[in-house]
Amino acid sequence: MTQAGTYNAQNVEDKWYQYWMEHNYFHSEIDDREPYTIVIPPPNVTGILHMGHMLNNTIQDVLIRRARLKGFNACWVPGTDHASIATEAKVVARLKEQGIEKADLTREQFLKHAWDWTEQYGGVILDQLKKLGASCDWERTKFTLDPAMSSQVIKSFVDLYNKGLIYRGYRMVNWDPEAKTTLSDEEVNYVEKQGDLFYISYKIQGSDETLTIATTRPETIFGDTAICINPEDERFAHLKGKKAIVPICNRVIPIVEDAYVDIAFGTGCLKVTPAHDQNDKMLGDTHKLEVIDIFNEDATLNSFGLHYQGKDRFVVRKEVSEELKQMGALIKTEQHLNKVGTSERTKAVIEPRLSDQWFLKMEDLVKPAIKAVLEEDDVVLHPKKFENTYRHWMTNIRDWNISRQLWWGQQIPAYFYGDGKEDFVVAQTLADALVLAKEKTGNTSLQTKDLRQDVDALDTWFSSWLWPMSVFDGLSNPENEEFKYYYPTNDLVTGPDILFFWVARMIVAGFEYTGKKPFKNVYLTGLVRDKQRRKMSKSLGNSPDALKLIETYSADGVRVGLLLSAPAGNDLMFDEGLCQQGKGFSNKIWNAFKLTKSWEVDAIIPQPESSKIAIDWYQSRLQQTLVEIEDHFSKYRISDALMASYKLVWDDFCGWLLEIVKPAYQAPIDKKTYDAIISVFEDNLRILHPFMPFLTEELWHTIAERTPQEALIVNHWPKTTAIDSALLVDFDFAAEVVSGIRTIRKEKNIAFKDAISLSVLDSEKGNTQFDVVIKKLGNISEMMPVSAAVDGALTFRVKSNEYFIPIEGAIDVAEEIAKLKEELKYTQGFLTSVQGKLKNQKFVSGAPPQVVANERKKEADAHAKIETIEASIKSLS
RNA sequence: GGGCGCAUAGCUCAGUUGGUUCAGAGCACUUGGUUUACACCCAAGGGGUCGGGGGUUCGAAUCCCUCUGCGCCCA
Repeated sequence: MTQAGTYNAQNVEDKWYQYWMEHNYFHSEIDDREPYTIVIPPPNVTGILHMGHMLNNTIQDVLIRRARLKGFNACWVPGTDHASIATEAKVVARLKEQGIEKADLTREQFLKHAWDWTEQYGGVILDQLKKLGASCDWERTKFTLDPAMSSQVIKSFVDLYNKGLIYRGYRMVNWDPEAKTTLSDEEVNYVEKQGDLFYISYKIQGSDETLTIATTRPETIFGDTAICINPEDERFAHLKGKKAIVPICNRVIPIVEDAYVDIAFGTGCLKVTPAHDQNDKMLGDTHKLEVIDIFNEDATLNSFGLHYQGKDRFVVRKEVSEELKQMGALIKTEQHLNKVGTSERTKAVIEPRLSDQWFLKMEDLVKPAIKAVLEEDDVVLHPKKFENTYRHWMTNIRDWNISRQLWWGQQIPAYFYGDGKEDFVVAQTLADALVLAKEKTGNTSLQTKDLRQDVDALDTWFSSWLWPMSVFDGLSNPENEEFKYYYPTNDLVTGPDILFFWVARMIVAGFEYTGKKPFKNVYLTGLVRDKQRRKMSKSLGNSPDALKLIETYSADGVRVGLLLSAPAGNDLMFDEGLCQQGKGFSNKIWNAFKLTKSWEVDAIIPQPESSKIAIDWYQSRLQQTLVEIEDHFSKYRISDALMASYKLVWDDFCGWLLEIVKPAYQAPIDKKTYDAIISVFEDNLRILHPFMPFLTEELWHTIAERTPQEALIVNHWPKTTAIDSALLVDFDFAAEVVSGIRTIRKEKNIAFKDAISLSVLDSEKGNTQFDVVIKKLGNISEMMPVSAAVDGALTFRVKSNEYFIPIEGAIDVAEEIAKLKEELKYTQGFLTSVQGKLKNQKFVSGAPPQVVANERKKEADAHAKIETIEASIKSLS
């Protein structure tokens, strides 16, 4: 239901988005203007819009729209990524519902299903962004698996391989047994879990003696290849050089010594399973231990698990501990809290696993990226505090495992021609590979069918780290005009949770391939949390439906709501009330417009003095706010920029200016004032447009008939003019007087419609040009200067000026005196503290002259005020 | 366990190199208001020993130390 006086956003928003699209304002082509470019952090192609996206993309849209208004050639490139693990997991799950196992499909068949899925759900999120008002250049939409994008990924793999930066290594990796793939360290979450610490005794070979180890993973005893003790540990000195026997499998293993063992933890004896623990692997390497892998890829035990073969690791943990107990080898168990690595995607417990993987050497690659951010400010992180985090990661960088045991993604362009570890070549295409393979082997009879491409795919980040370049075809064709024009991009807006995954790597790739940064500024937003500070998540169900919010509060309202609560780099405690506030703001502006439209304009009547001075003041106020806004934007303090605009329009424009120029009921307004109001209203809309694009465009076209070229979206930012700061100061003084009058009216229950007279004891001798404004807003019948206190009147003071409002009937003298005495006491106290400072020789000589002068001014002002108050008290007594 | 960061009004946060405007903003709260743009409004108001303690200084929310409580990253 639309009520009079309420702004109805729904139709308006759809209408203008369509209008913008029709006139192609979002599209950017090379021209002679300076470019301003943003590439979107590509969301998961099958994802849906959540609060994080809304915040993120609202900020990007604000930046892009402002750049457009400021005359830049603004280009915002949208797109999605293929999110290999998440998407493949979804596809596998759907196939399972249909009774199809991934293992029963060929790669091609599986990929067909994945593409079907992508086509069905893909891009939904981009349509949702349109609802939010995102002014992306949709003609440039990219997907990380587009052929042109993929070929750049493959090209860079080949290139880095040829530079000797990519290598194949047998390493311990984080294995997700559910997804059956490797995860990077960053994709592993450590969660605290209550587990057991098992104390197990091992026999010493050739004696009746035993030793006891403590372990959280008894099922891994099948992979034990040593017992390790600390060489300093007196308790076990006699065991040096002896051998132990692993229970159940009865393997004889050496007892080795290493300072790594913590004497205080458990029993001081450590069982070593090099195939299944990172630290044990290290011990294994040092002591040249045998490596026994006891797991299948789904974390069931293999034949080394003997009678447990084929059973899951957690089942085996239970059963082995039971068997050990039966045979008397389990001494005891203790409760033990430890951190367990789990998969970010599948939540499965990570199994450390040794396997062949592809790695990218990072040590040299990161050097320019470290320099650019930490030494040269070539790339600037906002807020700055993230530099420490960045430094820590970049200086402790490890090689990047870029292979994933998945099909959904770019297949690794390594082609094997034999069974040896080094029997492969790396090439862009199969044909190229054949040539290389012939060269490498000297076997000219090799054919393409003799080559087997590596079955694994590349990490999704290995696509998206090229994003700012690849969207402009910068790797395939580095000399193309668009790449040269739009790259490096200007700003990147993303969450701090992917500072390493993505941002840092893009900087690395940028320098490696272009010698230039990929973007100038990185604005890291906070994470969106609920009021209880919990992260928004599907499982908690605490994430509001984004589209529903837009429906309820309008896109403008949601944008404002999100931004109001999003100071740079701080997490955002989301509360629907904020959207309500945003919607309320839309309504306020809408009504301000309605008011101006309701006025009848009279070209003959002269402009009232109060209107003239108020408009002059507002123009200065607006200019002052522009400076503030500029400063906030330069520091990426978007919420502060919005708040400054909000206060300008709500308080200064609606609260003061409109009230001052408002004609009497049903009286016309003079043309001069009307035109000026419309003109400043237009400036308001220009300032607000980036935050509230729909409402502002609607009003812009309601104010006047505009051609498509004159649309607000492609209009210009307000022009800068001089600020009359004296006017601003004088106005503030007048506003205080008005406020004083209102207070008295409220305290004494004097209705506004009853005009009152005001006498002024003017000690300030300030400018009186705003007296007309005071008269109008205070409903003052006459304003009279007096040279002495007025008896029998209500009073208030602004600085050292005193104001008197005579009223009918008796005033409560005692109450007035009490009030004055209160004020006097405060002022005297203030004076004492100021004089205290001034009496202090060290202060007078030590502090800057400016500060001392200020204190002297405070002293003088206080003296003047005290005199005024004392005079009043005297006149009342 | 190591590193980084935070603690200011009921809530979310500003507070630039210690010194005008230093104790602020928005929301929330209290009180009053049908002055026809807006009750999604207007006006007035209350509210903080700037986490505790110590120090440097003429002067500390701001610098140093320490304690407490939180957050993030890494192992």
